[in-house]
Amino acid sequence: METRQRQADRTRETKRKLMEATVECLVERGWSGTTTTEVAERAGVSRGAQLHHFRTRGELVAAAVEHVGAESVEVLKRRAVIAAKSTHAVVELIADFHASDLFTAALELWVAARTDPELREQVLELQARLGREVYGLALELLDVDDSKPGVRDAVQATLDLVRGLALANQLADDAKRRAHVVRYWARMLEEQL
Amino acid sequence: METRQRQADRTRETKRKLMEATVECLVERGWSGTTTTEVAERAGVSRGAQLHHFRTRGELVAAAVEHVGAESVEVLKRRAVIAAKSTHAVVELIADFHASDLFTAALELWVAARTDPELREQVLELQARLGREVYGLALELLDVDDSKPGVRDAVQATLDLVRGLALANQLADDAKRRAHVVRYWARMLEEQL
DNA sequence: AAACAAACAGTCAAGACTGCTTGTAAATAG
DNA sequence: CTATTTACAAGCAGTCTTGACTGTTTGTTT
Repeated sequence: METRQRQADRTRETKRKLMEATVECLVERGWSGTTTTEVAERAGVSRGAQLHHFRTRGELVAAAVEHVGAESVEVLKRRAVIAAKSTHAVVELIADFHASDLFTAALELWVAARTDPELREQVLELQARLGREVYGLALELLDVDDSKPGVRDAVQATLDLVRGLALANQLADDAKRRAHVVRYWARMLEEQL
Repeated sequence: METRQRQADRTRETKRKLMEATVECLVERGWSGTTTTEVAERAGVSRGAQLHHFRTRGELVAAAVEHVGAESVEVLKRRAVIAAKSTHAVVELIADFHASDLFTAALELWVAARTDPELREQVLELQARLGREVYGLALELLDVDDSKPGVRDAVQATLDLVRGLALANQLADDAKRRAHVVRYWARMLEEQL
């Protein structure tokens, strides 16, 4: 049982390295720059080993998508624990989260998935799951109730807003403007909820 | 003098066909699917002719960026003329505009530009110009004044929001939810301005 | 009309990327 | 302890893409 574990661990570790290298590559080089060769090199894994674990590029990326998703949720939850409880702090937390590398990787996937049928399914499913999770977390953090009319729209609009802000932050550093809009939005939201 | 014009027209027409094919290809196949060969075929232009007008892929895409930009502004202005004047109608107009193919093409460029230094410059400049234009148009349509405090933030938040909504609309049809959020925000905005 | 320039067509070589195949060492089963 | 399976390494073949090169047609100037 001990020995069997060793091989399983080795597999898991190799896969993890490959998936993380994929995400890293996505952030640094973008979708088309994320080649199997490049990923293998970054992961410190031979092409053969890579192909052994992920037979196609699609399979590798799909796995990386899952990886991103799981990691995203975990990171957000971890940050939420230590967040201050003012509306502004919560909105800021969510906005900053969407301005991270994780969002950048997700955006690359998102855009690539639009024209790649294989990916599309994967990403749609992931998005639905992740979206629900973030929505629920936002409700919790803002300490509001879904059932009250208007709350749903307000929270959804907030999430759409931060995504828009994150988009604007991709090419140039937009932190200052973002902070401004976040402050404005938090005020609006506070008197709404 | 007439004949000279004819050749100039031919050049302009060929270039236009190539640029429009590029945008079309961007929407249908995405960034990495937009190859020079594919574009030439779609435009009904030979590889030689294409290469004559745009020496590199980068040059072609840069030109297409300009094309998208100019067309975007024009389309938005044209639509604005016939728009109803309620806050809701204006927000809807801007939101719908961002849900169009033009935005999709721009998004592909936007994301690709993040990891492509050559493109990055082009797109940054375009974005600045286009952003200002849309901002000004929004002010005009909403019939509000920039100088009044709060207005600037409100309009910027609106634009960020519609970009976020547009993003969500890329993979799946999100029109229904979008309409809902738009209505909500229009109400909020109205009492703000 | 002759010389020159521009627009365009078609082909080709170099490089890159993906996935397949062959070879080796380690791990697990019997 | 042997047989078999699994993890991994390395190289290779096919395809795709880009940009260069050569030749032809069309337009312009003098």
